[in-house]
Amino acid sequence: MRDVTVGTETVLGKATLILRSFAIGDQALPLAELVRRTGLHKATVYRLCQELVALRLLARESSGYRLSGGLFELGMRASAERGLLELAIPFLLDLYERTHETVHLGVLDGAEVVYVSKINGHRQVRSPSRVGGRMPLHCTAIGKVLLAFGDPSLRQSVLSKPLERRTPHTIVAPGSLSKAVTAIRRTGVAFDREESALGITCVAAPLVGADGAVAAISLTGPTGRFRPERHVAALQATAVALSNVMVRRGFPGYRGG
Amino acid sequence: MRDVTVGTETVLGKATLILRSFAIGDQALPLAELVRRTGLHKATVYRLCQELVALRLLARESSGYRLSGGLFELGMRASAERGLLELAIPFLLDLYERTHETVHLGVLDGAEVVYVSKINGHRQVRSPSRVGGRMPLHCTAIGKVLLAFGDPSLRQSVLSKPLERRTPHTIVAPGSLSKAVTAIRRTGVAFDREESALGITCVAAPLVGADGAVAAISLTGPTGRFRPERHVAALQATAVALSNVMVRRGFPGYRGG
DNA sequence: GACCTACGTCTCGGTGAGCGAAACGTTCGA
DNA sequence: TCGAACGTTTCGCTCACCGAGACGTAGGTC
Repeated sequence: MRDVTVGTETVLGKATLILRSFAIGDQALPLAELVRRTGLHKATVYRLCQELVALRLLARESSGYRLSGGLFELGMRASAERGLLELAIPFLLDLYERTHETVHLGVLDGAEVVYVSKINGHRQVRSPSRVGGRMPLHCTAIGKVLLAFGDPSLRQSVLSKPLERRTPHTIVAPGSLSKAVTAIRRTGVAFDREESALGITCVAAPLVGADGAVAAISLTGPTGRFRPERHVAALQATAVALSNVMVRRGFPGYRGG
Repeated sequence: MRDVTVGTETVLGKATLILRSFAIGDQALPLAELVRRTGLHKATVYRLCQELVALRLLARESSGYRLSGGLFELGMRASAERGLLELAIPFLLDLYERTHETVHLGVLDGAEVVYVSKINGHRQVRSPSRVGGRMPLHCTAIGKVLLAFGDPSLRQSVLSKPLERRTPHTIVAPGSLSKAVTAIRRTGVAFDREESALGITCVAAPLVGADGAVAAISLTGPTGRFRPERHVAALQATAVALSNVMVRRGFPGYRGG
């Protein structure tokens, strides 16, 4: 399902390839499926899976293998994400209580958004975002904020490649996007009006740590009911308060990778 | 800092050993520290770290290595934890809004609690729990619930070993714990009155999935102000509602490992 | 300045862990 | 009854991995 270009010739490379071949919604995958996705030899995948199970990185199920709790534990020790998350949670809760809309916290990694937290109530908004998941920069509110307040070289590299059209509303003209980004830099707020998924509207504001823009928070709702303009004040207030704490604590700043 | 007994003779074993040698609060660890913690040869750790960086499982910092965002992404795909988490979040939020106290969601893994979620406001409760972290069963509210509603063999094995004393209030007499567990089974609620950490009080209730008790939720607060008895009703109501949803969705059930 | 220690990096020859072709038993559905 | 797909196991070859050791540097002590 994914092709990794680095080091498939080493054991470690093969093992990570297997682990990463699990998509975000997957439950248990049978051996043959892993063979298909990774392109590795059947015996190799079999042997490695055995070992990964012994190491508690995979778990055996009747229908195949799944990523195990050991990986969850390990992942939650990644310091950059965890530090930001622990700092942010009380603020995200504030925002949720004031609005009762879905709250996201996202960071930049490479040229994509990675969602670090998602807080939502019972009202189901069928948004494609998931914690630990990725989305493009140009069609999400958080992404556009990161684009606007991030490194200029990033802006250039994103604008130089063709932009993927996700919905009829996705901004794919580099000129329009560039203009939008400039406006976002001025206003400090970005919108996503069904640009990443139909029926979904978002607003986002930047979080500025001790060393520049590092992350963003957003509110998400269904296009009909959800009025993003109404929540701009609360969103920005939260973003500013959280940014202050980040700076005060000398937050090291989120660095992708 | 930790000794893993499996497969240190394979590359994969060594790599996981390195990754797991990061404790939960660690930022960046220098090479020498990793050598010390793992007991591996300097050149080996060096080589493996190089490769782990290339695979985006570690990140290079001026002061050493840290667990990278790639691990966070991977960890969030662990299906059992993620499935439970996504289902539970709206309910945990309800509970937080009603009480404004710290909410935990924990599951059983081996003979310990693993925290899957922690929701807290600005009021800092200096509790030792962290998402992805572990605590013993016998001295935490969630742990005692899991003990009470979990497999009888687990109960026996925990009671047969000497119980670690964490505070003067920790129940270390097997007889007393056994009695407490019986009471918990009857009442459906467990308390932790400064048994795991001084100044910390908790209440917990079980989550029962399609195939038996699989998890527990709890409320935590500072001993002085926090009155656990006042929140029992809200806690249990939330637990029941969430359990119902778990059963209705045929929640596969959390299985450790 | 001279000495020492600790650290990160790199080299190199020996060897055993890992490789993949192939065979095997089983369970499906055709 | 046949065939296809799957999980499992064997086996001999070979190359990726190992660890002793050397090297340059930084920092601390006398």
